[in-house]
Formats: sequence, C-alpha cells, structure tokens
Amino acid sequence: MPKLDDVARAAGVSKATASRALSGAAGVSPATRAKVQHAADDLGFRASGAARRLATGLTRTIGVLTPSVDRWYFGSVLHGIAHAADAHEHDVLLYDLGAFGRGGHEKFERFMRRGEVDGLVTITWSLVGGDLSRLAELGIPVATVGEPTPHSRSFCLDDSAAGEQAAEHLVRLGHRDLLHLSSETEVQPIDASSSDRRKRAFERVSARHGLRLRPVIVTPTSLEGSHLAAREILARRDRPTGIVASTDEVALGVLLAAHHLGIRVPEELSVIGVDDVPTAAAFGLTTIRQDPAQHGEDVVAWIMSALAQHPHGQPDTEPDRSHTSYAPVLVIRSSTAPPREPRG
Amino acid sequence: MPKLDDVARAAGVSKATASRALSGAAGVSPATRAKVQHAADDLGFRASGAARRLATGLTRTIGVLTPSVDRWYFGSVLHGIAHAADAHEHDVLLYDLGAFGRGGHEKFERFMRRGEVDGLVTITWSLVGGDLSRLAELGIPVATVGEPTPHSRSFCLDDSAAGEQAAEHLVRLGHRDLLHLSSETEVQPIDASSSDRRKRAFERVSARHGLRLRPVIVTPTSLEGSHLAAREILARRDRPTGIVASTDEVALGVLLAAHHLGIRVPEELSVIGVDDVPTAAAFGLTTIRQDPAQHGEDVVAWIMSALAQHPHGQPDTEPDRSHTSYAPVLVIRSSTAPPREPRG
DNA sequence: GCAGGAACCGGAACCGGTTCCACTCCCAGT
DNA sequence: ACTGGGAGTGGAACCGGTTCCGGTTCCTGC
Repeated sequence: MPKLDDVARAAGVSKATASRALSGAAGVSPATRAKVQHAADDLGFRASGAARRLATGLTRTIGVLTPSVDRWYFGSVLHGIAHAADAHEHDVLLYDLGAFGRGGHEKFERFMRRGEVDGLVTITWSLVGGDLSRLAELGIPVATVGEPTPHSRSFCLDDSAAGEQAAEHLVRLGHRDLLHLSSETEVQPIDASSSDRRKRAFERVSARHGLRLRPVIVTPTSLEGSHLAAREILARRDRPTGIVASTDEVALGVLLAAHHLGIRVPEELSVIGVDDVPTAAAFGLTTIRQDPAQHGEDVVAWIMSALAQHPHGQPDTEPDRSHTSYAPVLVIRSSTAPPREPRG
Repeated sequence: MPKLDDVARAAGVSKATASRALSGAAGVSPATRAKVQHAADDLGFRASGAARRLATGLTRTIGVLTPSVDRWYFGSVLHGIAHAADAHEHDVLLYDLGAFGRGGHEKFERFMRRGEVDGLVTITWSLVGGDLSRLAELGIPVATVGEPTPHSRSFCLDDSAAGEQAAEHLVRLGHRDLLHLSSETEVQPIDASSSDRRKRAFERVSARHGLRLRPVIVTPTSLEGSHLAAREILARRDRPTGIVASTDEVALGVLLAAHHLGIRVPEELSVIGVDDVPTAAAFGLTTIRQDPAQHGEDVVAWIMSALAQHPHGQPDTEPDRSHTSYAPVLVIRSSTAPPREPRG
C-alpha cells in the first residue's frame, strides 16, 4: 500500500508539496500538481483516513442516533441522510439505540465515549435512551429530525397543522362525530410526542366546531394493536362516523377492523391518517403526507453549512437552534366521504 | 481534552505503561493499573480513536453495503447488525447504495476509495450497484446476507425450502390449481434473486404433484403493483383456488385485490406469502417466516470470529466461503384453508 | 551466593498524513 | 541596481496513541 511519501518521491517533490497538491490546497504550481496527481494515480495511492483524521481532527463522518431503523419513518429519514451525506463525501455512522426495546441508554453512553463524528443528527429527541442535553457539550453541530426541540436545530412536520388538516377535512365533509385514535410512544414523554401534538390539534378542531366529545383512545404501537382497539370501538352501537388516526399505521388498523366488522369505508365510516406510507396508496387511505427522506437531506445540508462556517470546535456565536417545520399536505383518496346521515 | 501523556504524568508512569494499563494488556501490576485507571477517570480521559486507528490499523468499525434501508428486510438485517456490532464494541458505517434508484455504482466506488472498515457485510450481493468481486481484494472479512454466493461467506433463508413449504402447504390442504405470483427485482439478475428461487421451488412442487400449469406472473415491487396484478388475475372466471406469493408484500396485495373483488379469504381463495412481516399477523396471513435481524446478528458474529483469528490482513488459509441457510418455518394463520370444491 | 528468568516499566520509534515556518526564486517598482 | 513581496517548495514538528526493545528489580533453584 503506497503512502504519501512514495508518491512524493515518485513525483520528485516533498511530502508537504505532495499533500498540498492532492488535497487541492493553494500554493502549488499547476505543473507540479499534475505531476503529483499522475504519480498518485500511477501508484494507486489512497490516503489513509486514520492519518488524516489524526492530523486534521476531522472525521468526514456524520453520526446518526435513532431509536430504530426498521420502521418506515426512521428508515426513510436515514435514507435521506445517507444520500445527502454521500453527496458531500461524508460517511454515515449509525447508532441504532433501539429505545423501543431496552439497552438504548448503554448504546448512547457508548456513543458519548467513543463516537467520533463531525456532526450529529438524532432522529427524534426524547425517544432515544439517553440524556441528550449532553450532546451540546460535544462541540459539534447537532440537529434533530422528527420533533421540534429547544435544545438544538430541529426539523419536523408541523404536527399541529397536520392534525388540524386531518380533522378539518372530515368536518368539511360534514362529519360532526369524530374520534381520535393514536398510538402510544413507548419511551417518549407522552406530552412531547408527535402523536400528542396531533391529538391536541384534533381537540382544538373539536372545540372550534363544537363536535361531540369522545374519550381519547391510545393503542399500542403496531398494526395489530390499533386493529384490536379499533375493533372494540367500531363494534359499539354509537360508533363515530369518522376516525382521525395519528398515523397511517393506526389508520390501516382501523381499515382492517372495519373490514372484519363488515363496515364499509367510506360509506359508513371515514378514516384519515398521517404520513402517507407507501401502503397507504394501495389501501386508498386519505392521509396527510410528509416526506421524511427530505427531512434527512435537509438536516445534512444544515450540518454541512454549519461545518463550513466553523470548521473546528465551538462556534463563537450562539449555536443555531432554530426550527424548520414542514407544511403537511392533504392527500385525498377513497377512505373519506361525507357521512351517510349528517347530524347537527 | 486530556491525552494519554497527561494521564501518564498524573499517574506517575510512562505513556507506554499508561497505554498498557488502559488497554488491558498484560505486563502491568494491578497496583499500577488501578493508579492509571484512576487518573484516567479523574481527568475524564477518552482515547483518540484516530490515533488508535493510525497506530493499530484497526478501525473497530464494520461497514454495511445495502441497496436500501427503508424496506422491511434490509432494515431488519441492519437492525440486527447494529445490535450485534454494538455488543462487540464496534461501530457501524452505513453505505446506502440505493440501487433501487440510480447512483449506486458511484456510491460503491466511494466506498472502495475511502471506506475504512475492519469487516464488511453486503445485504444482498447482486442488488448493490458495483463490481462486488473487487471486495475480495480488500483483505478483510466479507460476508453477504440475503443471498447465497460463491464469492464470500453468506447467510440467507433457504428460499427453495421456503417456496416448497408454501406450495406444499396448499397442496396438503387439497389445492390442485395454484398460481405463483412474484415481484420483480429491479436491478438483480432475474435468475439469481430470492423470488426466482422461490418460484422455481414452486414449479418443482407443481411438477411433483401434477398440478395445473399456469403462466408465471411477475409484478412490480410494491404493494400497489401486486395489488393491481392480482386484481387482473382474480377477476378471471378460471382463477386459481390458491395463490403462492413470493413475499408477504405480494401476498398482501392479493388480499387487497380479493377484498375489492368481494372474494372471501380463505373460503374462496387461499393466499400464502413468505417473510412474516409485522403486518402479516394483523392480516391473518399464512406465511413462511424468516428472521432477518437474526441473520444480521449472525453475520456480525462470524465477522468477529474471523477478525479474532486473523487480527490483521490477509488470512493465510483459504477464506471461508461457506453458506449458512436458515430453515423456513411455516406460520399458519387464517388466509389458507381447503378449497371449496377440491378437484382431482 | 549466584546464575537465570520472569515480571514490570521507560525510552523511543513508529503509524501516515497536515501544516507552520523558513528559504529561494523571480519579477515589478523606483 | 536594489529592494519588497508573492509564489512555490522543503524541512520538520506536530496529531495521540501502540509497541518493540532494552533495562531494573526481585525471586527461584541449585
């Protein structure tokens, strides 16, 4: 494996010049640069990342802390991050904290102990199992996607608007008797989750239009969980005419329950979700769309710009803790329609 | 940020001894080790990974090349890898090649140019966009999960057995008129995909039992794609009594189509898939289960053992290219039953 | 009492780049 | 002709660990 020294010797220059030539630094004559480049290609030279890291203190790597990787939302964000990082010639170091199970805290500690990255993105803040306020001490750009947070730069769907749009869509169709069904988040404080923000938005809409007040239902986070919960709800005589689900997964559970109970959608029951997962289209589910992969690309773009401004260490100014919220977009399919016999 | 030198000075020993003490190497008295450890804790010392890399040539990182991260199978494997790697105090460097889109080849080249890892796992071999035979030159343990391959160690569900079990299950129930529906793989050579192996197994079972011969149907890889294909198939008068799908995603599309056409499952149609995705349970889908997360854990275990045997560079012996194939397990739910009027 | 050796430790040479600083040219300005 | 300065380059000091090698010390065996 040839080293920089070999390249320098082959090109008849010093290590210093060879380094400058290959890294594109200024102060090298075009002729010399070409000579060095040629020698490097010739020898099949590949710079040692370890040596570069040690000398520059830069890893050209961005870390991702996520509570899970095999769920749609997290996977999509990660996909966007990986794509954007690649475009910037950066690698992605993945820490799958698995906070949905246990052991997330230990993994977080391991990251703090030995994770060496230039920038960090946490996919959701409160879900990952660790004291995330300590991340600020890292002295690197930190951003969160999936939830607004005062502790760092953040990117997230406007959950309130999403919740409102979902409810308003059904109200506009004539529904007066709605129910909100959300899935619980297993680790997250209940009052800081996206589900909760959507739920509260629903309640605001309910109050605004004087809709019938129904108890809040929370189901386990799984299609099966929401399916069973929905079955119970829909089996009752006074079931609502429409259900606003906090996510598409929950909404699909409702669809499933309706199917099993022989309740026709949308004739007898309207259902709306949030996310627009790939399967939503196949099921004809009306939903509020968000694009997590885009969020992932944006968060990397921000990290790169932060890195460009402050190549090393602490920024001298106050760190950017602004929040980017994405506007939800309503996607109307065939799971929503006016109620059969509008009341009120 | 304290360095090893500081720790050594604080403990009143040399850098060499401090290094040995902290790394757990032999040749340090218990008393000295404790003293150094204490000093390190005291100063909040964290060893520089970059320096360690440079000195040892080890990255304590394993790379993952995957065609996608936001699909169930890949995400699950990745989850297993991340979990196991963490248990071995290794990091995970993710290369999402995105071969389902374009640009996979460039990303692969970037990995070859600058990816520095101790071990590598590719999730599927032919799907990722690059000349993977070059990976052997890396001189590090390489393994593949998701498909058997002669080029490297590999881990994969026994697709033939899975395909046979699925078909045999329906035959055992009395079906004589089956159809196999598989989704195409966009990049993979068609004759090397898991779908293809499952399809050929189906054909063997068909021949063995002299079942009615039906044309092979291939659908686009998406729930929507298989849904539409299934609708066309099921709308015909002479539709089969059972459908063997190459994956659960395809099977769910069939279920969806049956629902829209008012065909009752399993009374009028049996459906079986492969994978046992989380949603399969909610839909009552009979399927062949595999556990990709386990495959991920196993592949990491193998890499770790290979690393332990040959700490550096090329193994002197022939590299291990054996294949581990996982036995499929049939999970019977409510989408399969004897046909209404058994023929033959 | 003394050779032999094991256990422990320190000095210094690495690993392979980057970058500061000094030095040499060469050319424009007066 | 002489100087100021910028462009191009080389020497050498880093970055922060690991590890080889040699030197003490102390204990065991004869």
